[in-house]
Amino acid sequence: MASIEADLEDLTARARIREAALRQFGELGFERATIRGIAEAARVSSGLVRHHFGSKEALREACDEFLVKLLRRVSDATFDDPMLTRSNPVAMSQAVFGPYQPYLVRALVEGRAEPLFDEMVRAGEQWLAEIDAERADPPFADRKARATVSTAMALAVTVLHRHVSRSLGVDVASPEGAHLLATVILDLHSHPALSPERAASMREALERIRPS
Amino acid sequence: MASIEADLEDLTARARIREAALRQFGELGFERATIRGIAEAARVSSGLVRHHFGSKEALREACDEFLVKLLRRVSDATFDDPMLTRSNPVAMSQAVFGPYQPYLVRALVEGRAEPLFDEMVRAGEQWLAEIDAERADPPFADRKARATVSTAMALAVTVLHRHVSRSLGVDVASPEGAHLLATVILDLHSHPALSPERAASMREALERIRPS
DNA sequence: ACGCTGACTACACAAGCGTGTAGCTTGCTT
DNA sequence: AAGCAAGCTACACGCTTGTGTAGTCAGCGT
Repeated sequence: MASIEADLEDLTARARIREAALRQFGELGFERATIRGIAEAARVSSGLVRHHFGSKEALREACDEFLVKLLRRVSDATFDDPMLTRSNPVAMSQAVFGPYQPYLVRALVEGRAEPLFDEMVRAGEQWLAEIDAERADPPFADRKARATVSTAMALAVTVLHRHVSRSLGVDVASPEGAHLLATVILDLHSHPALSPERAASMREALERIRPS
Repeated sequence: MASIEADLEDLTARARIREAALRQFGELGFERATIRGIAEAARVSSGLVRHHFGSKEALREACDEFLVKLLRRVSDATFDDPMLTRSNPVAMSQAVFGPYQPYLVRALVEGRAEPLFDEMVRAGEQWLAEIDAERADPPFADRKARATVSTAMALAVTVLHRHVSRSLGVDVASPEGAHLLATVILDLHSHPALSPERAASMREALERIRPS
């Protein structure tokens, strides 16, 4: 996977602006980032930003679109290569998100980047299909609903990385943090928090107060 | 639990400003919200906002502080009353967050509201302690680390509520959505995604590439 | 050689922002 | 009765912002 951040120098001005915007939007947020600041980071005039992208909002849309395309390509590539996903999924997802992680986190929290989330749900459905095959009792909710919640949970650590890193005492972006995180997730995913009996009784209580 | 949003009318001006700020910061975000807008919503002059809170940033800090105190009180109250937590934890957490949910989500994502997150971790540790008692094999990560990640995952649906609601096809804030969500979470928490053998082999692979 | 198109810059503008200041009212203290 | 602190308002300042306009320059097809 070629480092995309490497030498911004030989990119076209348009690409440099987009990269700068991705970084500034990610670090500062959309409102605190300024066109002048982005232009400066890309070493162009502020007018050129407008010339290429029209407006600040359109620039963000171009960033979204670029990332969705990029991530679709990356996910297609990694889907064929199961070796990668085996080793350390946590570290891998960080590698995939790459330098755009702050931007993506903001986009996701604001409800944007729908294709990214939806694609993760789809991948989750396939993952669940395998598990369901060896499952005795029938699930109580359809597969897509379970994949949706699983996806949100999978993104939780990335979205709340500041709190998680602070509480863990180690940056989850560091190798040590990624390792610890993977260990924890492995443990959580292999040990149900609820026994079948407990779950049954709670489900019963839940049905008793069912709305609809 | 008395509805706090009910009649803003008879609150002091200072409290009205704080409530308005909480809502505007939550709906629009800190930067897009304006002192003038908050003042208008609180039906006071913009100068009074400054008079009471000093600056926009100080106003936010006052909001944070207020919420942390409020939630500590609420959590203490619900801790004694196990009946509530039994019924529908999802609906309950929404009730606890109350009208401040958008504000809290933003605060959490930005890494603020540390006391709130930390308290949830502590509650998670107690929860895990009970589970660990009836657990055969020893956990591979300490309890706090597992509680931290669990907390993040528990917050995931709230933080990413837009995507979750969209993907689920029903608003998670609605009674139907909360019911569906509770069902899904119950299912996920009572059915491990990884078999013990699978987990063991993955842990082995993980140790083989251990950093440090 | 001409001209045109697109990359690119410099500069100006209007609006909205947070903040500062001066002053008015109200109610309690002495 | 006087005074004074506190709640509250009106208004203006200066800055930054996104955007608009005019113009320069290089490359290229004809």
